[in-house]
Amino acid sequence: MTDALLRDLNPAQARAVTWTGGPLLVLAGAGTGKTRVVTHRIAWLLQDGGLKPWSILAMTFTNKAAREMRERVDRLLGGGDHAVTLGTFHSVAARLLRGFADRLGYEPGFTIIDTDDQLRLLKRLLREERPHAAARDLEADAKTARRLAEEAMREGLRPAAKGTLPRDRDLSWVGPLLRRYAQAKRASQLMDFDDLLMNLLQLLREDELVRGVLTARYRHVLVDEFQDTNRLQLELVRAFTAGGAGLTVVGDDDQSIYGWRGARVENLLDLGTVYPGLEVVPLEENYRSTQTILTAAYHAIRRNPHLREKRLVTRQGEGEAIRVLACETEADEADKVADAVLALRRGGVSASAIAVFFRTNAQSRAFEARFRRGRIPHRVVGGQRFYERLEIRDALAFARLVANPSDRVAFERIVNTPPRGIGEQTVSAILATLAGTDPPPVLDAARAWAATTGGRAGAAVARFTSLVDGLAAVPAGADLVALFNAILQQTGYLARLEAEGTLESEGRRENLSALVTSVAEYAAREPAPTLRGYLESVSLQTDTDEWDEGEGAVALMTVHAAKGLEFDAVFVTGLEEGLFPHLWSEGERGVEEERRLFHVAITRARRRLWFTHARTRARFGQWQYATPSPFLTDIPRHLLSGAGPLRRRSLLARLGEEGTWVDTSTSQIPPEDE
DNA sequence: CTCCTTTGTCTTTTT
DNA sequence: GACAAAGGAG
Repeated sequence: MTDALLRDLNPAQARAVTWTGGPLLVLAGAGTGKTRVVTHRIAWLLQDGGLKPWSILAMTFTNKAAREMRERVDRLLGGGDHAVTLGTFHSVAARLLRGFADRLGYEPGFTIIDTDDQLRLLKRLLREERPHAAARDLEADAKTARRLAEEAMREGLRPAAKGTLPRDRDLSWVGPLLRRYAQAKRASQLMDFDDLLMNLLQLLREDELVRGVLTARYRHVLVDEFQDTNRLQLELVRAFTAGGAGLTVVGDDDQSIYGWRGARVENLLDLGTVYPGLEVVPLEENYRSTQTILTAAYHAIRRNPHLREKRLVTRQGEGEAIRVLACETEADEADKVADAVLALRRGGVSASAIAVFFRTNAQSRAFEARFRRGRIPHRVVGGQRFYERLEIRDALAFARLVANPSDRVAFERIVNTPPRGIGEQTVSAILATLAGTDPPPVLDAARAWAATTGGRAGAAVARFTSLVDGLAAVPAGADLVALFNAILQQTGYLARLEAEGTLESEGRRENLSALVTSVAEYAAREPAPTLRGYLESVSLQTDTDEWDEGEGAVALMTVHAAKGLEFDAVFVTGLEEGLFPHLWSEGERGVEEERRLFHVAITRARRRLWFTHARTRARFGQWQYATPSPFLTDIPRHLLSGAGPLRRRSLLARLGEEGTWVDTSTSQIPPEDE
């Protein structure tokens, strides 16, 4: 058995897979087979370690990574579902919290809200206090409160507790607001992303029963991409392993790119202090890229401080030089990339083996337009997410209200969508009845308000509540597709779009039909499909989840979204000062993270790599001169080819002036097209 | 209450 | 060049 598991592993990998002596950290550089190590280790723990599948807990950052891991474990062990708890931090937390919701004063059917819903709720609470304030001010204050709450939570602190907020007299309003926010969430059966982790941590720390059950159950905990964990996630891992469970952690400090979200590389680098006797196994043989690509990747982050320098080696050979494309404008950049893509495809490279990366989502536009014109099959991964579109959120809000009649955020969103004569005054009056402790579900409150108020507004609200009641009667047969069709029909949403008859409304209708398809897919995929389950899968979707390699399309995505993926041919675009590295990433720590981001981009490539930059770029509606990125000068020139006169001028002029960046001068240039 | 026009504001990366 | 809020007319 063991032999079969170890057959395809190099000595370092095998050592990691079979380690028995306590907590283990696998320092896995890009492309060194870290997923293989994690999956083989799970299989090994089950076969040779004597562990039961249900006693293993494995956490990742994306559903895609989790799914891939599950598939590979299944393949290694044969047979279907192995009952290993495997998922993202958030999905694992949600699953466990559903079981223990009552311990927190929640019901198992609570709804997960995203940052947009958070903001809406905060704004409404502020509006109750300051009915006449400008919407802009409320928005700004809501964002401040959300930011402070996030910052506290990711450090593992309750934001409304004393001492967790800055002691600034101008911010004294934040504490009370966040306390009301927490109350409103509980009354509405809502949890935001941070609540999922925070509430689970609270149970593990303070609830004897839950701690007993969970620490007895989970005997080994595995965490992927550990360099991206924040303090709260580290504390969760500690809580899970406090009862003596084993720990395997995989990560790469050079791929830490989520510092802005509270990720702490120190969690990885200082893990030995938290877990004395920690065994560290570095993986340095790369199975993905050519030596040229790896050398470039090494130089991309060479200027960053390192605890331990690692140089990845490969047996793939030197490979081709990296091509640099100097472009005039964004449109020219898209042209040149499209031409290169077409040449690759003529050479037999499949579209799905090609990816175009950019630093900011806004850059995808030019590529999309050009690829569409050139009939190059492509797919934008991430960006404006499907489930974040207006019409999708509206439809989902109806479903949310059916699943959870306490969900006041969903209620507010659709009570007057499409318009049915329920204005701001009426909504405020209904929500005002929710004040106080232990308020009724918002839908009941609306029903009661309509009954006592009567009149035109009362009748409109009564029509709305019976509409939702009618919808709630649909899922009795558990037919989710029927429910969503009913939502689109009975709410008049679809009819309104049909009446509009514009190009835009046509697009929205297509999106809604895609939503129904996604419901059908969910229902077909899940053994026991539920409305609640569908809503949860939607709210915990991650960016790359939609990316499917079999699709036959060139991938367009941000570098952040590209983490964990690999492609034969990669274009890293927009390598200009102020864009990549991004302007906002000031300060040495910020630039270091940008370098790691560049490093991540480079190491996604298996065989061929392009760097592109434009001489002028429209930003903010204005045309600006752009200087090639200082990152380009960090790459040894002998690795690069295809330098045109432009690159020569711009790059050579900069050689030797390392560290001193030339100011980007702004000037008006007549737009060339569009 | 709704719809339309105008005006101001923004753009890093996201579970 | 994009989107939401403000303001005004029906």
